[in-house]
Amino acid sequence: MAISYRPLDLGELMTRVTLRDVAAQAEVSVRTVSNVVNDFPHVAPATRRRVQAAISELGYRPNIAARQLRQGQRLTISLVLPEIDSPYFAEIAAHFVRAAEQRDWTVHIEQTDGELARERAMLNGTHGPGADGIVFSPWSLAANEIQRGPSAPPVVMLGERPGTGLVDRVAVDSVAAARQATAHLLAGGRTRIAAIGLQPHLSNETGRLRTQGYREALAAAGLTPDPALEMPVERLHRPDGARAMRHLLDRGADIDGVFCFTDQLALGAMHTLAAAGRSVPDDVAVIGFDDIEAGRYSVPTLSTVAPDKPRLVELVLDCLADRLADHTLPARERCVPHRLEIRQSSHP
Amino acid sequence: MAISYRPLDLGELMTRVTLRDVAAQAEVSVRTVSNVVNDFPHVAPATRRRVQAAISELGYRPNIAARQLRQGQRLTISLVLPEIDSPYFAEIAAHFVRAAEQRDWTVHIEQTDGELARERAMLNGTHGPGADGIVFSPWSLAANEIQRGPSAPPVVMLGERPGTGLVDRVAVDSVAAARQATAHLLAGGRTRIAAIGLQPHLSNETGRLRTQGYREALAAAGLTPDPALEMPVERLHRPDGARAMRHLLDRGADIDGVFCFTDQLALGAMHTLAAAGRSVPDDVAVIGFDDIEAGRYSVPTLSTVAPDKPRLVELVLDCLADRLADHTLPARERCVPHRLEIRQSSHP
DNA sequence: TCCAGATATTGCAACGTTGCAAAAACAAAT
DNA sequence: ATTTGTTTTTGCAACGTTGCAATATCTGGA
Repeated sequence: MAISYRPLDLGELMTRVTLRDVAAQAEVSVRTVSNVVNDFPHVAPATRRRVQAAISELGYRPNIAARQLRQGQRLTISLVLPEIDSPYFAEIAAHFVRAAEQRDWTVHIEQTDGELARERAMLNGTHGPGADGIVFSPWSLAANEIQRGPSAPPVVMLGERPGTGLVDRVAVDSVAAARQATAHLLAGGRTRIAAIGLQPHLSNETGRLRTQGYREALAAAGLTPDPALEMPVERLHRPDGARAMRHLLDRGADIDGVFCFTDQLALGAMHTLAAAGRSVPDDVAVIGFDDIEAGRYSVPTLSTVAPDKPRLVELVLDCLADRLADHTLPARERCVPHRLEIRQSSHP
Repeated sequence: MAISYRPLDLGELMTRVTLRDVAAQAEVSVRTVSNVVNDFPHVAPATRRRVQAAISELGYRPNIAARQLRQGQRLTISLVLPEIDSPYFAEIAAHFVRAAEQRDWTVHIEQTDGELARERAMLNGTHGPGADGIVFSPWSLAANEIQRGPSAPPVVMLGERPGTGLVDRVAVDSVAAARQATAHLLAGGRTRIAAIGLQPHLSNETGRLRTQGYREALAAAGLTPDPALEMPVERLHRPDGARAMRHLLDRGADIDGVFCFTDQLALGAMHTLAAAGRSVPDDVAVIGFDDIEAGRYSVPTLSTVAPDKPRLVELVLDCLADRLADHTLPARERCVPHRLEIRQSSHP
């Protein structure tokens, strides 16, 4: 549903009152008004008062673009995420904003809701305010769609998107991490281990890579992966995890462990297990992925694969800084370290 | 700890390659390069190729400030939050970005970590990229500190900050909401009800108002508020709620209900209760505030006061739009509707 | 009164881009 | 060869601001 707003005519609204107008009103030069606005010391008190009065009366606000143009560009980075309110992305965004502030960069956050059209628009910087660099966490965008005009801003991809070789990329090693998580459940004596989180409808690689790691671990333990225990989901939120687990239980699947591809899925799955009277970890061991804060305070606390988020963000910003400094660099792929965080939900 | 980064000299980095440089390299006019960059249709294929080659070779990127200056300002709003990764703020930010996109406004997100100095800097727009408007969720800033220069951008305050009358403000009615939440626990037969979440060290009013509502409800039921059951906290996160509840239990407080000033505190408190073997809601009923998504999937699910977040964001943006259109408007205070969301944790 | 030395104010130019409208080059038709 | 119409390219000006350097005004001391 398109909502129409009272049109805010920027041409009239932002541009109308300029230093020139204020100067005319206060009967001083443009330069003097600028001096007042910028708290330049050598302005006579009476003049300053007169100018301030004119500013208030006319409602003058400095034009940011003009100021920036004059003073020299300030570096602006767009952080493009599927959704900010997903805890994992919220935590990434928090680290990102903090790290960017350290470097005196401005961050501008966009949300795509995972929609293909909006992701495509963001990638070329055609939509939005324009940025000097883009950090992009794609969802629907396929690898082969990445093609960019010659004057498009540099992009760093966040997350799994293998084999492109066209843009810089920073991600955890999902296959290895999934293998370790599954191996951990196996080490605890679990043998009927489900996997929740494949998204077959998306071109996103994450689900496929984690499934691969999961299968490798089973195979390494001499078990044959059972396709009936690999549960696809629509999105990666709690409701999807809850639903997937409900399907498993309704179907009478005989499981004693679950590897969920995100903590949110895991928390949803645990919710269903609790409602069904299954004990975690006694009846079913659960492990997730992302190490979101909620997992540290759930009942029981959630075991998880914990990527080093501050490091991830630093790698991304370094990557972008390098590329801004030298646009001829070849595309690089960098790997973020992770570790298993074993808590109650998978306690052996 | 101050980290020093390889200096990214913007003067050299962003400003150096301009249309003029590309034009010289490609042996065409500046205007033709601009035509290529903007996909203007009437450019001969050979010329276009030549210009694109020059762009790639020199690494040209358009100067955003200059473009904006020429084309007319695009409205930019700073959203200043204590922390983005707190679920409540993350959800607010998500609604905010979505609503701003609808209006074709650009959003900058800033994080203060609740630090007084940074809040003060943001308020006057002295730090940061400069914005046409600021939406501000203060934490440490006292009401009497709000004083602004004549050309500072308009501000809308988010959350409790009563009696200032200097800037626009949008908030829920905390006193009424707290009263209703407490009354709900009372209606379930609870009589020894604790309150967790007062922050006596902050000038933030929220805690005081919710405490007031809590006490009013007790008084209305003929009960005398017991100061020993009002637990102060440092921050509003899960660990703080967990700690406060542990203090209560260690002290042997005989409680059968808790009103937590945020859902995060409530989830922490429920964690402690579970660890202590107290059943929620049978032994202790719990109700929170904010309606974060985690509360809908906790075990047990969390009752809460649910502010209408989409409405909150719309009110804020409307407020800002009105003020941008007419700077002489008096400061307004607007109230966001809320409702009780009763789930398992307080089931009667 | 006049001159130095400070303080206060100003005009000009430029930041990099694009709208406008004119000019140049080209192709097709007479 | 000339006209007509179309495609391609260009020069000029302006967006609103501030750095620079110059000028105007004021203050107090000789």
